[in-house]
Amino acid sequence: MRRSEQTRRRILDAAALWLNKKGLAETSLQDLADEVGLQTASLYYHFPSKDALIEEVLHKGIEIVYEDVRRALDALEPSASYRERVRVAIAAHLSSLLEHGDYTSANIRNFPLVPENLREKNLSIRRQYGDYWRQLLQDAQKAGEVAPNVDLSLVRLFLVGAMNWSTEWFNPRKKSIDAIADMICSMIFDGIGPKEQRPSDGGQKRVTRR
Amino acid sequence: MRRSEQTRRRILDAAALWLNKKGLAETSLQDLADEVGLQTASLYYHFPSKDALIEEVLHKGIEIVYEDVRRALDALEPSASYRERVRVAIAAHLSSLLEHGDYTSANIRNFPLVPENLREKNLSIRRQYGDYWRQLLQDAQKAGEVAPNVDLSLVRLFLVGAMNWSTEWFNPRKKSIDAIADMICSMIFDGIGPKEQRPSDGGQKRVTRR
DNA sequence: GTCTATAGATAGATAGAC
DNA sequence: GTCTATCTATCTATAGAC
Repeated sequence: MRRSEQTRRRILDAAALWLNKKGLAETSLQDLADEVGLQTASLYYHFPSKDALIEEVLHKGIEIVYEDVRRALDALEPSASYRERVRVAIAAHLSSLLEHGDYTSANIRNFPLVPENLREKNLSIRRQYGDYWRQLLQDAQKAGEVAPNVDLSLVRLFLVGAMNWSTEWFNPRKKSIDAIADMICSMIFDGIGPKEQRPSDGGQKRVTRR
Repeated sequence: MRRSEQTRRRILDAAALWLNKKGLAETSLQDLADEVGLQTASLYYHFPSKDALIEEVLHKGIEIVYEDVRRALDALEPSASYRERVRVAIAAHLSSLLEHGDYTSANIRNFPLVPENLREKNLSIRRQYGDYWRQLLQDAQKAGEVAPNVDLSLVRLFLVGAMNWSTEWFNPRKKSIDAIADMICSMIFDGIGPKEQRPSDGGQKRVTRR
């Protein structure tokens, strides 16, 4: 990687950091230049405008979470149940959002109120990622692992929304991401209502069979 | 209400509108003055600073949703099941967020990235509202309507987070808030997994008994 | 209560030297 | 590639007339 490329990357990293911490509103080019150790004018050698810089950060944000989730599912054995697939997808999405750098959370946290011109360029990859989840849930339903009367569209919006909101409350000292993913998966598939359980099933631990 | 009070209120309304639509970042006092039909300097007769104005909008945002939810639950018969209470609370929260003016959604959408000084003043009432949900779920569990091994803290964060994210996808032409609340409630209590159903229970429609 | 006028700070962006 | 210097626009806020 050439030096120029490295500097460019450091600027993007600084932008992701600041977007995630302070938000687009309170992130000036001055802040980014200070973070990288440059003058603001020097940023314009690497990017034509602030918008172009931010656009790239936002794009990488979804790209990264999409790739993380896809990679995690691709690594599963073909025999894996859909419930297990959903659990792994939840864990990968949460991990990408909460543990793997600032790009993903920078996107999720800023997108809702980002100006129109920046939002547009991001919509395409967002739709692709949404379709990926839609397909996963559809396959699960076809396989009989999701009840046939369930509205998958609402489940997807509800589930992804709840995960995206986790940036607001996640505390790594309280619960691990894997533990959270397990519990969310149980909640989504089994519900929180009282069970008329078979005595053989303790209910406490996640069940990976089937 | 005096004329001064009315103008003050119109400024707050304009601020809630703009915060919800454009976000704090892109809301200038010029925008608010234009919306109300004043000069920017005139706003300072009603508020000491922009921060003070925004703070008041943010406070009302949580105050309103809190009151809406509490009022809805208070209106239920004492014999109402906790499942029914949760369903009503979900519907009230969503309705307050998506239908009843801009204050609530202005808060939810801006709070995550709002500057520190504005965030602080909002935390107290937010905690109160969080405690209200915590109590509701605890009571439901004590009454046996939520399985004893369920982590209520995660359920609350997950559920409230998912609802708060609904501002990003809600479309009143596609589904009513009551319908969404019903489905969310079923999803949370019963899960989306396949049921070994008793033949007497169709499963499609919400069940209010118990 | 609302206005005009303006201060003072900071934003994104450009020009040109090195 | 990065710098210094600077332009123009816009922001919050204040002063003082009406």
